[in-house]
Amino acid sequence: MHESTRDSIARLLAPALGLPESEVTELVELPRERGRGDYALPCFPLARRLRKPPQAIAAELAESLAPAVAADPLVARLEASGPYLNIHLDPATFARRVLARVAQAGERFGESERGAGQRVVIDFSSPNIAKRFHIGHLRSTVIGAALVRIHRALGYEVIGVNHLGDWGTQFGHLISAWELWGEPERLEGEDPIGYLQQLYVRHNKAAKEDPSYADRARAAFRRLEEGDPEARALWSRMREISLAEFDRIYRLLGVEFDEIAGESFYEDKMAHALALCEQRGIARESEGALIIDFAEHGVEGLQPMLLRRSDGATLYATRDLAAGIYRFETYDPAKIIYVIGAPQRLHLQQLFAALGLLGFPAERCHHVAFGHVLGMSTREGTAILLDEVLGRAIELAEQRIREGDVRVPEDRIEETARAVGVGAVVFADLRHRPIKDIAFDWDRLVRFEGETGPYLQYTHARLRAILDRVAEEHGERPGETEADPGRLVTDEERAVLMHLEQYPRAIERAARELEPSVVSAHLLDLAAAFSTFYHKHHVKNAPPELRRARLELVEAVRRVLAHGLGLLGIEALERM
RNA sequence: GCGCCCGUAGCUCAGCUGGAUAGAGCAGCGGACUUCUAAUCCGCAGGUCGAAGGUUCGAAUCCUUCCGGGCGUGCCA
Repeated sequence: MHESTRDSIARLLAPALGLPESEVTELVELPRERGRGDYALPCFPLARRLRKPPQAIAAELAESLAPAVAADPLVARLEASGPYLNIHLDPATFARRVLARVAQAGERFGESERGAGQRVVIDFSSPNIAKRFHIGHLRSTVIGAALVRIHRALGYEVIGVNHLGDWGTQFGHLISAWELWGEPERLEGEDPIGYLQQLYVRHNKAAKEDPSYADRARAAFRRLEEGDPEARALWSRMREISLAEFDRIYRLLGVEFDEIAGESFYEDKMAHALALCEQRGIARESEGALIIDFAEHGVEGLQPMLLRRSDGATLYATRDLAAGIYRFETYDPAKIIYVIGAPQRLHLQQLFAALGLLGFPAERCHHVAFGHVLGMSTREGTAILLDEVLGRAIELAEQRIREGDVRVPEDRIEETARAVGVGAVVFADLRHRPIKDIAFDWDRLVRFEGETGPYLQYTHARLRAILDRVAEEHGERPGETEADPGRLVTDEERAVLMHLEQYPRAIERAARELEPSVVSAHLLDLAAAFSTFYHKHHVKNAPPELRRARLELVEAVRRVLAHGLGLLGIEALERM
């Protein structure tokens, strides 16, 4: 097993510093600027501990370690540059080690077992029944799905949960609306969800003008909660219709769940939750409703959480609390991750605080908050449907494929266009940190140039093309020749190798920070480094020894790109 | 009012637990396809990192205040 470059460097430096290797590993960094070395050790943090100026530490290290360096195959030379110790690697040894590690890991380079034995529950997507899937839902869906895959890659046992919005007063509105205006035949028509949504909007609007509609809605929801057969049947029907529609979109996005446990799933678990609150004495009556007043229990700065309305009906918060308790009791997870919009931050803080008061390890709960998509509202009917966006992207992708040299066989154009269109939309979301609000922008979502999903897919297709051409002309395939990666010593090759080596760290950081964008950014850097290499150097026409070495490099990049795209939920294409 | 989030190039964003001269993409300008896919690459231009203080050997990064924008704030989800 080859250790990482960082560990090798730490092993070399640690004795001279009198520090444990693990600590030194954390101090070693990548210099911002090339030409200053491959790695660097800033000596500032050591200055106080060693009671010497950082410049002196750097200089002394460079000198005292000279004999060790001379014997070290990987580190070629140390150079003190002011307060920094710059570490220059032997390019050939470095290249051999990196490619050996990738080859050894096979298709799974970047994965590890560091999460083995730990469970993670990820609550994501969670659309509302009877409402169409709009681009606002895309965020939770793709971020959550990526976090599921990233954690699995690190060995965690992940339970991806779709916490469907299939319960609550909104169904009171729907049931009441159906009873007043429902036209059964329209549920068989083209767009049944759209129709249900219209009914909801109409009833909601009516309720704003005339309180009697609001009363009807509340009463209808009460009936639903009490198990009224007609209300139940109607609810069940709406739920099925919606799920069928959502499934279509999930298939297109390649998203799967381990558990579809919507809010209704916790219907019979709310009593347990409320009983637990009572038992612990954290809930009390207030103005006829049941609340948790956090201030009374030593939690400052949080508004009270409402658990039961004065009319006895339960609330979203009640179901979320029941869900949280259920998850802790059922799974004993190391993390529970909620991928939910930033506007719900307060609600989740209340939820986490309540779980903490109940004695659960609330610090394991994390809210991955994303900004909302500006200028959209289901109620106002200004929402842009995910279907429209994906449809448009796929259409444009097909146009683009058919332009110029068509490299995709006719019978694969459709699925390629789908992969490119979806890749563009998915990556547009995953390439940024999610917290910022985003203004909806057609242009940006369906772009194929620059830092986009299709750019990564295109790079992958080019890598594949190189492998194919070399196989055709020379009969050589990666892993099947006597190749010496030690020949990969140009700046461009070294840059690619550096990015390859960093890939496992990117996955770890993405999991630690709950940021799929770390993986996205890394893939963009790798693809850019490779593209630069690609334009400057040749693989197929290089001298045989070099060609075989480069073939291994190409395959390594291809694997990492394919693997990373897989984590993000984007298909790696053979041709485009 | 109070709380939370955001503010980096014309636009969209990176910048890891503070570390060397703040980086990409898009848009603009100029180049590179008889050679492995030009959905690419190379170059130029573009920034008082919202403002002011503070901590530090060192601040886009940490603290305080202010400004601007967004969201939330007891019977919606």
